[in-house]
Amino acid sequence: MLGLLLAERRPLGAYEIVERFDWKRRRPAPAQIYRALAFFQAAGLVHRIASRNAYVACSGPKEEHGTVFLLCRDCGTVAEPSGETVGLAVRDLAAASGFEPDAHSLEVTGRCPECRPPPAGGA
Amino acid sequence: MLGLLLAERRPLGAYEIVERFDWKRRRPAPAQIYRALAFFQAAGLVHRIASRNAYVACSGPKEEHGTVFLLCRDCGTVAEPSGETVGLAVRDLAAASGFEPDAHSLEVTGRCPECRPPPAGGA
DNA sequence: GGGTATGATGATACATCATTTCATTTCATG
DNA sequence: CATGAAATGAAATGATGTATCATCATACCC
Repeated sequence: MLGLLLAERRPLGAYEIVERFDWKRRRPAPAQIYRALAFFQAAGLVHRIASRNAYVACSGPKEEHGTVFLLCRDCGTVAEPSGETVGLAVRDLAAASGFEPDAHSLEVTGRCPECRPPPAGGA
Repeated sequence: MLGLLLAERRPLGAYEIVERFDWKRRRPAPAQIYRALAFFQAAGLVHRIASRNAYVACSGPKEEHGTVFLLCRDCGTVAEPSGETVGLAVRDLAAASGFEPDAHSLEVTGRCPECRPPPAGGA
């Protein structure tokens, strides 16, 4: 099932995953999918995009407690950039508030490089 | 209805809001609530906490395109700290990826100052 | 002033997303 | 081979969000 997510560069809803299993026979129920998703999430292989109720395969099974997603509003793809800046910023403002951070998720919407350049005549 | 959200220091689900309207008569339907929420969100007075499917009253009607939430896993309260660090970090990594950011939402889970200190004998 | 178009408001039904619950299978163990 | 724990499969239900349509108010035209 992971392959299904890996094959997509955009987040899939749980019920979308169900439909892709339509091998003429053996169509799994939603609960199966959610169980599998929970497993993969625990393993750090899949992340949930809360703002879309959808799921993506993770770049790598990093032990990180923070995720960053770049969601293209145009083509729907999602990118997962690396970098520590966000993690540092989180620690920063948490410390300022006396908050003890546990995990974080940053979702950025906008346009990906593929969709960004207007047809022509940029300036 | 905004008062209902302002009275809470934690996010409320749409159906929770419905229930609080139970003035013995005149209980609004979910759609009403969602309409009102959409209106307040457009006005920047209410934000949606995607990871909880819940809503909070915003600190102020700032024209910002980014939000940061500190969600206490213990008492459920939500804080909305100020600061530009996150916004800068977003611009940073977006630039590095060629991504054109539009808006962002950062949700940090952890423990708030109220819940953080263990009963006694900290060290 | 009355009739009508336009948009707000209210309610119902429905679509979507997620979980609970229980039956069935599988496989290790006595 | 019988038994029981754990995984798997399926259905029903709950939770969340939206679309559709009816009703009502207001503004505008006649």
